[in-house]
Amino acid sequence: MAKRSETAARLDDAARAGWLYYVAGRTQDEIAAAMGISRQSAQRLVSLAVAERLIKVRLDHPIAACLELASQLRRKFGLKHVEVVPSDSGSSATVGIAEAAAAEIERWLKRAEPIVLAVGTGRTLKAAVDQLPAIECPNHRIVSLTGNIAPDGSAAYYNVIFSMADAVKARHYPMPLPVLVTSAEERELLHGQQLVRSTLDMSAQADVTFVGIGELGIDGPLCVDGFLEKDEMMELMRGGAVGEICGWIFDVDGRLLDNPINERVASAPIPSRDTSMVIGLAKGKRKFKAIRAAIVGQQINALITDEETAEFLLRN
Amino acid sequence: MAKRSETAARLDDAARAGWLYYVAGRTQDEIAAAMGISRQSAQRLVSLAVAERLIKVRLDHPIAACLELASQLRRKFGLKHVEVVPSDSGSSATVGIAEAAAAEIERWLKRAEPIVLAVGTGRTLKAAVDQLPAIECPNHRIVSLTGNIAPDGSAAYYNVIFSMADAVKARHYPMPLPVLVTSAEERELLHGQQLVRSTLDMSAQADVTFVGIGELGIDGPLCVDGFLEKDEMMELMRGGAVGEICGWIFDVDGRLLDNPINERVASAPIPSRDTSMVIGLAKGKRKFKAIRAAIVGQQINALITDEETAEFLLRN
DNA sequence: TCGTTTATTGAGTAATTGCCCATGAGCGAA
DNA sequence: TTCGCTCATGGGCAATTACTCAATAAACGA
Repeated sequence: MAKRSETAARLDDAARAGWLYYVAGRTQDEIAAAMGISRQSAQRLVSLAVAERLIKVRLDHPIAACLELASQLRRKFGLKHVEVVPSDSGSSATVGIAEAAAAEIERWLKRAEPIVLAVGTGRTLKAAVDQLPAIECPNHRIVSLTGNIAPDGSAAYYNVIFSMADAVKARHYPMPLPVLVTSAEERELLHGQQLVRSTLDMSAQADVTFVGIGELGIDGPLCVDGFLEKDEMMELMRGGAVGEICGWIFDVDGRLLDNPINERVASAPIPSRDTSMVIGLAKGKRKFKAIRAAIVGQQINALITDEETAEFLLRN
Repeated sequence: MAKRSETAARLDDAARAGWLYYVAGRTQDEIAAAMGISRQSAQRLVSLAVAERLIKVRLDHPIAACLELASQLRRKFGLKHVEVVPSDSGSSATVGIAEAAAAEIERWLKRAEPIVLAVGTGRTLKAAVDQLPAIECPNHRIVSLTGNIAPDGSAAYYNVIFSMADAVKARHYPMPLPVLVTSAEERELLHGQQLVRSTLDMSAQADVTFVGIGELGIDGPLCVDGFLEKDEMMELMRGGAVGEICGWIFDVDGRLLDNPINERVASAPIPSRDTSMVIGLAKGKRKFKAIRAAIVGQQINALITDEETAEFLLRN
């Protein structure tokens, strides 16, 4: 208990230091003097505030080039919504997209009328959810499309609904299932359970859905996270698979494949693109093919990506 | 026309640079390289983005609201220092303030150069002092503004300097006087004593002063602690009194009243607000008027309070 | 209780940033 | 064309910040 309150006190200090630094514009020296600590400690607190994501930065300006790309993408593929953020080749995979997606999630959650918001899985989505500020929206319901049990039986790390529950006060509905089950029959059985059934029904009514788009390959998330073995992956790719959303594997035209793996996917079906806004989050060269396939196959009807990817999609 | 689009293009670049700097976390050198400009130009763009408020920073922590309130109070009343702690309606009167005040006292006592720290009286101040850790600071002097003899002749409970002496190893100077004497003449006599004289002189040189702010009324500290009878209190309030600091009674404009009670107060005068940081500690609905009066009348020039009180002060 | 380990601190130092100023390009007026 | 003005530019430097490392303190386990 003492431990927790100490940590909390430290975060309090970090918040204070971060506020003084970023909002009040003081130097770390001044903060140190004001808080009665050394300059180094002040620096540490400021950087802690950033690391703990207490400090949220957002850019409030439509960059013309990005807007233009977004508009072209929307037209070319008939998408409902497109957001393009500046590319930054050097930085990690999720920078930019995560912030933009968090802002979009926030916009939905701030609506007055009750909505059902569905989330998939993936690193990008996790990063986006980590950017969310604390929001109270008891009217909304948040439902996970994918199971929260990893191959080794633990709770899956990238099951984002739990991270979301930390920040957002709303009713959350996780999916108490593994991501992949052993057979189509087992899936039927599990999906028949009352609790699972009602969660599946709710996900089908989602007003908006946020999903990551995964590429295939031995470096792709399905392999890295241990859902598939290398040889299974190779087999899939020989069968024409190029990407996945919530584990649902599709080919270069975005059609869900009729193969043994997809029969074992226990995730909810992606909500209808006619009634739900299904927003895909993805960027990067390795995902180009998967993103393109998801769009043309209408697995998604909205997209948040970066300039580089947007340009690729427009060229191809 | 060209002018407008040039400006827009510049803002666009600023937005891009600001994005790369704040969101992607790149250095200005890297931004310069990526955008094909000099580092100085990149710096200018980043600072333009800030100046044009394209970059919005926000702190996602409960402390943020408190800091914001503190900053507004400081500005509105020209205070030297304000600290606002989260309100917690459920808890007792001093929770939060006491911890914050203790931290502030500690900061002063940790200074290297010798200081004179003056303390008043009151439950809040007592609670704050009880929060102090053991500190050794032989260079500092701690002086009490108020007498340590209660109406019944015993040592007054809320004379905080003794509690302070338990925790803090420094030279302490209590005030060997009653809080109220029987007449102005007696006060003159007592204040003329060598020992009292030198303590009074020292208090006038205080670098920092911590005082509680008391409200009047038959439930207020002056009555509860037996310094004043109910009818004296009623008389005072009819005369416009709304609050007191160290027994010094002031009206709604924070002016010390010219009445028989104030003539009998044996406390040291509140140290000069020009040369001393005089920090008032108080919160709560019952004290609103007294706190406000103390601030506008410049009886204090710094404040530690809670959110609820801060909001009241900003509204009124 | 003692040794071991881990976390925290401040000093030192390298990296980064903010600011001033000289330079020169662009542009309008004489 | 030339002068004078404005303003963006980049060099240089001082201020500020980030990082490394060794010392110290605290926590932990035997």
